[in-house]
Amino acid sequence: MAALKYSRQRESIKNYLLTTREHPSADTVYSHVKEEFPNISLGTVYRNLKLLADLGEIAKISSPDSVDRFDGFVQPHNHFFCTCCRRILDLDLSMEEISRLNQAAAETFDGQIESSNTIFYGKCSDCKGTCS
Amino acid sequence: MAALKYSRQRESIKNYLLTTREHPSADTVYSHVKEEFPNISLGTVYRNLKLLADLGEIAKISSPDSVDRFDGFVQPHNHFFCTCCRRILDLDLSMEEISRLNQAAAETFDGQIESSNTIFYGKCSDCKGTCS
DNA sequence: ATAATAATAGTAACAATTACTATGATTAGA
DNA sequence: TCTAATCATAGTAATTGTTACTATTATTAT
Repeated sequence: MAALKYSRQRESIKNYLLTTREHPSADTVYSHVKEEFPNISLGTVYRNLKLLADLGEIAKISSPDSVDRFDGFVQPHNHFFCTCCRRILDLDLSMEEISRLNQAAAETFDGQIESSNTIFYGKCSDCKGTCS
Repeated sequence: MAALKYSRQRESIKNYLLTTREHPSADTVYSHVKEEFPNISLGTVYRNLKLLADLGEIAKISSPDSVDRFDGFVQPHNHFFCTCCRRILDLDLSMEEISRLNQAAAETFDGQIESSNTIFYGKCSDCKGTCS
């Protein structure tokens, strides 16, 4: 129940996530917000990321690198993981594609499907030539 | 290069993964294999899971719980994550659905898409009624 | 059998995350 | 605007999942 109380640190964390199209880890968020709040604590970053994610104001995405990443863009969309530079990029499928997929899944599955998330793998445009 | 040498522990780990349709974490693998090898080391489990995954004999899947899970079934297939009991279940889409999806993604994306993996969320058949 | 070397158990180290606590900031009410 | 209540913070310690290290053991080629 605990009433939410304003904090500049939380504001700054949320603002950073809303203005970047990267998908930073907690540690990356930490080092950016540190520029504005030089002695912010890493614990504060984690606590607020969890809080904001629970409120649905940001999204937590699990990457193949098994370090949680965060996304300020909460509209349903998908991600691309570059196996070369290991960045996560946005990739937007149409709503039709997504619901079509869920439909197809529902037909072969016994439970109740509420949503889905697809991660695509490959080389991003920057890495196409480079990398093995 | 290091030539691979047989070990009963590795055999047992692989065998367990091939005969279960669960998607166990390293720790779960550990406690099962421990029944056959009471003083197997957790490090041995991690080392062999990594080795087998690198060899492509098992698959590593990242779950929303951010603990790596392992899968002895390596044919391309997808997973369902039950938000109630937090189990991971298999869910098979047809090859057509999968390549259709990759196709659609390729059209809106600049890089080079090699594969994709979809995770579906919802309540499994056991949890449909229960759980909020 | 023996020698070479990979794999193991056990333990220590590490990295990501969470918990704890005294202090500081925000907010509602007099 | 002061005050009291309480939430949030910084700093640190603790936890958890995972990897690295090392002396010993198991496997394998000769």
